[in-house]
Amino acid sequence: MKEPSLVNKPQLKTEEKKRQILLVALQCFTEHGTAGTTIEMIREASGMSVGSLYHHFGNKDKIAAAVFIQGMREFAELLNRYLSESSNEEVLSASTKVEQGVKAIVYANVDWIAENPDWARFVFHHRSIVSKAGAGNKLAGDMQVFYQQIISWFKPYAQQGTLRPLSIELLSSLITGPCHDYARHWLAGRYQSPLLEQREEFATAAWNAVKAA
Amino acid sequence: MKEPSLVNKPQLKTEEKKRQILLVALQCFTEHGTAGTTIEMIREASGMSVGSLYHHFGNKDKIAAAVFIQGMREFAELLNRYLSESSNEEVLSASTKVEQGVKAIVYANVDWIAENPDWARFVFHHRSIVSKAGAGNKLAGDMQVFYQQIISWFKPYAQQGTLRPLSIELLSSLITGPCHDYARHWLAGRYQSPLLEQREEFATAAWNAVKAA
DNA sequence: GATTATTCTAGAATATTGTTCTAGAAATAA
DNA sequence: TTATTTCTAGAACAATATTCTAGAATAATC
Repeated sequence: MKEPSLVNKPQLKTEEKKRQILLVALQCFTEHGTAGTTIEMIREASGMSVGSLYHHFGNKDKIAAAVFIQGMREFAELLNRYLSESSNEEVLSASTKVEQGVKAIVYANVDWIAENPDWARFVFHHRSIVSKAGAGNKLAGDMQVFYQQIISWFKPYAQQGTLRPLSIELLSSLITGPCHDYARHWLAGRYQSPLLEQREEFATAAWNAVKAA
Repeated sequence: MKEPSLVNKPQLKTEEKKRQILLVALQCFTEHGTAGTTIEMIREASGMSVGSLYHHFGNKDKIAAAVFIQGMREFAELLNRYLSESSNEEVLSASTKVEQGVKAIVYANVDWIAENPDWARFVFHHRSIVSKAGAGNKLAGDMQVFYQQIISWFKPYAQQGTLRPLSIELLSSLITGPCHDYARHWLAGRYQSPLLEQREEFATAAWNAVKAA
């Protein structure tokens, strides 16, 4: 086997094709459930051959893991955007800044879920498939970076007493917990009204839950 | 086929055996994941035959669905106990009563999850398997009753202004969201410290989130 | 208590689905 | 061009889920 060329130029066509396959796979998973979709379904819907699918992904679990990772990446991108926008305005007080940061997290979640229900549903239900598929390390790395960004965003504020002195884990659950819980029901079709209706409610609830008294 | 006798006397031995099978199945699911456990594993671990398993449950999905339902039943029992205990003391003001009710819900959740992590993990991740398995109707009925109980517990207080005027869905997510979110991470082994450490934190957070200002 | 109907158990037979393998086509690098 | 690697294809194979048939155990009926 030859060393990969230093100028890392992956076959773009191929990468694009893989992205397409992941989209198709997501559709299948959404429609038939993860256990319910067969390789044959993905093969047919994507127009690929079994050999190609296994060449690119390894096995069924790894297809699912790749779908998960792709979904997380897209969400992480949006979240980062929202977070950096929220801290753009220089004139604000520290307290107002954290408030906007906390709310940005909620907004990013609500907006992304409302815009990408299929991705969201999948991501909610398959966090564990990644470790099962063995792709854990790669993701762990990515997510580590991702979480680290958020943590470092908050750290200064937490230290200066604008936030209640709670562990980052607890803060995280207080901020996103209600909105995720509601979203799970909404995604399962149990609620009728649009998710976005509750955007502000979740944002203010999050802020009230974590702001210093 | 003969009509089932009016004196509904199911074979108790059989029911007990089925319960045992569900326990064994839960262990398998916990250890190897739902997709990863085979009928053969359940057969071997339970000492039954394939034929018996299919006779009692129908197929693999329905085994999983039965495990889910069993888990929910046990939790519902605990929740009811906590809720009725919380409203026992006659001397309290309406406001204190709701507060205790809200907190009872959180306590029931935290305690049950901490005591039954395997059941909890399974229940969290398999709400959808029930509808896929077609056992939806039976459960839907049970759960409907279950939710109705909680709703009727709260209704009077919601009306008299002790709680913020929010939809029952929103109230529910504000109360249990943070604790469920945290528990998911905890159950996945991502957090070290005992879940029970956060019991009060989640209870007061829940109450603060829903109490009238 | 004998007979009849029903439910339960067992495991072989079958069907479905996941995964591997081999050979060749397409793309890329030398 | 030639060599090397990556990709595609689908048949072969393996693992697993499900069905089926026959008989054992249990319960109902007389």
